[in-house]
Amino acid sequence: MPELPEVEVVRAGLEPAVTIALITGVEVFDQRSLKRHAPAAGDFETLLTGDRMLAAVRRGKFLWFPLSSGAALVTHLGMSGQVLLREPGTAENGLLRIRLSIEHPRLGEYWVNFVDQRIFGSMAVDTLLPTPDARAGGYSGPGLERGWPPATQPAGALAASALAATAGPITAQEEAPAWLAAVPSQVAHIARDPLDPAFDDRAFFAALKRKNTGIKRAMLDQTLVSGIGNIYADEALWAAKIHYAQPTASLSPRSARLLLTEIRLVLTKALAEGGTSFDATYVNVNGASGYFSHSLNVYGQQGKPCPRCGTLIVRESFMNRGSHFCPKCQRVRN
DNA sequence: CTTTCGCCCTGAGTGC
DNA sequence: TGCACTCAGGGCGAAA
Repeated sequence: MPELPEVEVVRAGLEPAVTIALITGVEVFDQRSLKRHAPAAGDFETLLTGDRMLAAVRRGKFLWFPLSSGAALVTHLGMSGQVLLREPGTAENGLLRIRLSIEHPRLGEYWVNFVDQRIFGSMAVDTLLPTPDARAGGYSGPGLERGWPPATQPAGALAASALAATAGPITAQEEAPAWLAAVPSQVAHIARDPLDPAFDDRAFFAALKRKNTGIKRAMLDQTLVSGIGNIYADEALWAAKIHYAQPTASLSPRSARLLLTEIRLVLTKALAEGGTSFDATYVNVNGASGYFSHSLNVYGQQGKPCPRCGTLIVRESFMNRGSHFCPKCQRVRN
């Protein structure tokens, strides 16, 4: 279920601990979690062991960790994935699929545990390709040309102390690292997300005009715009008063602009709340914990009154998932 | 080419 | 109490 805000909470939590951390060991407990790792790239464990992670980067729901070898460790949480930072020796449950042992020059030794109940997520070592527009491939934390400032900073003693241990913002005099304007090959087809400063609003609107499909399908199409999942799609559509099946080509410029604004708003709000629910006690970088379920207006609210007009929220089956909407506020227009 | 469908996967929840 | 069944949905390959 993690969407952009939840994945960003994970990224931000991992960033201090993995930046400049040496991978001293790799254990794969379930090969199915390597389904996105191309065997031709080489043995997963061998490729990683002895390598150093340089940063934590995110585009949409994809996470990757550029390596000193020039490759990148790509991580997708799927539906139920978590990346947990643990003290070595900590017991984990049976859903542990992959473990990296890492050694940070300041913070010491840690385990990076990839836990995934349903195995929709994965890890893979992949090559980095330059971005066509030479802009940053994704968001990798605050700093010049590294992306946009996050809504909140992760709290927690480890995170706070680690910030001082990581490299500072890139200054204009410094040369950008090679991994900055690059993206893993398996993420190259994924569009930039709506919070990416390099996201092209006009190109997005133009694509909506060209498409022959419903607006929610388009919102969930990660090659068009990334980071949006079922929950925030429903929330943004409700906020913009648009029906999920409204044909994209029929959206007025005004509606399309409003929708993009509401998408950004709902993601930003979730990001802020996810940041505040950051669990600092054991630096649990937990994709599920960041959800702001108390703030949901329509998702999972079927049978309850619409917060805007009081009409009962309806849930319809759509694309093998649920679509939640207000039948009065959100009607298909022509 | 574009668009849609069906599969992957398993713990939690439900009904009998 | 136990068991069969349904549900959740991100991404991708196949089908239409």
